[in-house]
Amino acid sequence: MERIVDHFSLAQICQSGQCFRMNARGENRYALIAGSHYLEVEQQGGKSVFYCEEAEFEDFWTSYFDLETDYVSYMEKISPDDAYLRAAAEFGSGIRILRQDLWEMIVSFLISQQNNIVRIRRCIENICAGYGEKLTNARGEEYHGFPTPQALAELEEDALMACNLGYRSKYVVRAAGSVVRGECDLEALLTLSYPQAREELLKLFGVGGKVADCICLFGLHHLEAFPVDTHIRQALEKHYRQGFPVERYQGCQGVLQQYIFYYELAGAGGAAAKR
DNA sequence: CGCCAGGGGAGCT
DNA sequence: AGCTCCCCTGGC
Repeated sequence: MERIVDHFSLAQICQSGQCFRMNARGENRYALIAGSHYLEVEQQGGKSVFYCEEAEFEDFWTSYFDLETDYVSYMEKISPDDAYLRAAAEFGSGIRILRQDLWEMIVSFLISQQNNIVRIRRCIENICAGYGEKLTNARGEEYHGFPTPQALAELEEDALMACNLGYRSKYVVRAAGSVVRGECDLEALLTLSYPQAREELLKLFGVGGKVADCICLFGLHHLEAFPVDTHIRQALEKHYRQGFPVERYQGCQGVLQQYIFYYELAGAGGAAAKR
């Protein structure tokens, strides 16, 4: 079963740093794991071809990739005078804010601090391979689900150093313990507003403002979260000396953050252009 | 070998 | 709010 999707680029989504369980499978083809789901997508020009069953597409991937949201309407909110933001949005027009699993996002962004995307991806693959459930895709190949809080909570705090997490190992193990003991209630977090959820997440050891915002944006789909990291900070200093017009973009700042982040990393004026 | 950066955070004042 | 110190790897 194949499904064609427009205005969508898995490569851009991957490089925008919101999703780490993805890798290339040949030219323009990518494999992605979400929860216990496995998907292959092929980029064909402006179109993406999804290889999955109809039911799985309707019941899972449509929501996961936020396919029913019209991202053009976000782009149209951008000020005509803001050439930088328009260029960034145009450059990253295949990006969507995924609806990823909350626990996966907590762990992923604990690992992300003082880390780069390539190594974050490797770290996550390591813990999945070591502690995630073994699964089999349609090709008969083995892959791994994401480790449960229970599986990680029983480890020694430095056990994940073997997975290349470094000092972040204890953050992940302690967070898993908080979830298992019920101090961090994942189900309850899903029902909270952005400010409430952010406040709760900040209670986790190793979670600061930036990581909490990433979790809110990618794990709870709070589009008003606007994570500010070193790249975003530099972009804001360069292009928004009077401050980013948050009031104009109320409710969709997170989408714009992704356009800016991807543009800075992969686009003109970004790291790729500086090399 | 040292230095530094990679999507920070905790613990101070 | 700002400052200092801390943590681990990989690249140069």
